[in-house]
Amino acid sequence: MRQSHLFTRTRREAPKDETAKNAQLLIRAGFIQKMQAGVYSYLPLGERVIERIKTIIRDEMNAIGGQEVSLASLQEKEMWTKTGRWDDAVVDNWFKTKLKNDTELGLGFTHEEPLSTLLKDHIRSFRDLPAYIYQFQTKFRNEKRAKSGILRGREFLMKDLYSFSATEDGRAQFYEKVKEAYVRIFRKAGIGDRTFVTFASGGSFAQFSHEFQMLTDAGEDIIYVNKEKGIAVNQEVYNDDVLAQLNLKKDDLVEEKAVEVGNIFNLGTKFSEPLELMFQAEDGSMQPVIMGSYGIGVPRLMGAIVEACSDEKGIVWPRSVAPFDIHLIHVSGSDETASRADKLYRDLQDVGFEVLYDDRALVRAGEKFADADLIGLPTWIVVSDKNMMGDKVVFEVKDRKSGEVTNVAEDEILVRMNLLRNSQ
RNA sequence: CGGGGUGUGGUGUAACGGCUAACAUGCUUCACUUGGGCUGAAGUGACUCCGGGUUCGAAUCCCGGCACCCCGACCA
Repeated sequence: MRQSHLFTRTRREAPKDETAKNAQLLIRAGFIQKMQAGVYSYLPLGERVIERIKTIIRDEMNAIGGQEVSLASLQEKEMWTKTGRWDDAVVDNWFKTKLKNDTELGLGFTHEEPLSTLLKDHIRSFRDLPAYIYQFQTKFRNEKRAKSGILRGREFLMKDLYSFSATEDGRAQFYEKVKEAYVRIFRKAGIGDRTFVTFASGGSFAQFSHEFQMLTDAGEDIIYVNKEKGIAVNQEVYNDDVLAQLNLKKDDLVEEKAVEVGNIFNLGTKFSEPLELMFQAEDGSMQPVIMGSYGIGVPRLMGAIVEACSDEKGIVWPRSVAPFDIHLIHVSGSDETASRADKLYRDLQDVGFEVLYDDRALVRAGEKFADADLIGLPTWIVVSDKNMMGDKVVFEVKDRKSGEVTNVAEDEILVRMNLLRNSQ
């Protein structure tokens, strides 16, 4: 994309009503825009990051047998009454509204009820199970206090996966597969080294659930981490009994602040029973489906990545989620240089790179570099008169993270970029 | 939801109850410059969140509302 066509602008300063680092940087760089407290719109750069995160997640979900769907946001009261979750005393963060004829509706904050209800039309026998169904869908939660930029919003995109199994054993096996998939997702998203599988309270069907907690001061959870074993315990279940059970010693644990970027949960028959999602077993008996739920807040993950990956100049995107692969920066000068940059822009795209091309004619080099630092693409290629000496044409390749610069001859640039891509 | 704080051009800030609400940045135009947010000049842009009140006089004080931020509680 030509940067001259990008409608968003960068800012020197963040609006004063944003104190969270993730929102400050994302707003300054033009990725997102705040509409209200806890409500953000995604601009072209931000939407690209969201899409890249979705791709990482989608690949992993499909690899473990997930089937993607998209359920409605508007929710009928009836099925939620069956599970007891319509009541404001039970679930206090509903956004509720009404039809013109006064029929009550809610905006979905999760989708166990509608998906279970939907599946009643499709699940008859143990032969129809298991089913692993997921979606990327906007959730609405009337949080009493939205905070921390996009880490905790009132409207946000969530990947929610639900598993439907015939046996507890089958459910448990899938649970482990999701756990492994989540580890891969967070590793691919660039925060694997600081994200820990964390034991948390499990609800009515399990002693524990598992959270994926990324260490950051911006988080709102306290966890106790054993870095050697790569696991942690949430403060909510941190006690001597649990530590003994998990074979963990207090002395090996470090208290840390963290943000929950993913969560997996055993639901048992908590929803299938009241909603009567039943199947006929091999022995002819009717049994409730055994369920699990597995969530990742996509914007929260994006915000967490920014919290973890930035410096004083701006964002430093992991290659896997950056909105573009390469920031091609043309420092204005001769016409010849301009046409070299244009050609490189086309060539890079021809071999499959996503390129943000800073072709702005009236912007000085310093401002372009400052913007590029802020936007945070992992690799820059700088094209300028400085490096056009006769027939010896070189481009500067700069690594945003290390600041390291290497000069690459024109005829080697595509090879070099491919090497970079494949080393990922 | 309890507690605390803040609302001033697009953005960030300033202004004792008293001059035409100031400065920076942004944006427009001209000149100059062209590798780290140049330089100079001229412009543009604000019912000081909304509604009441006190006062000769309110951005400033008081009351009510709304919005936003922070701490706590909550997080199915």
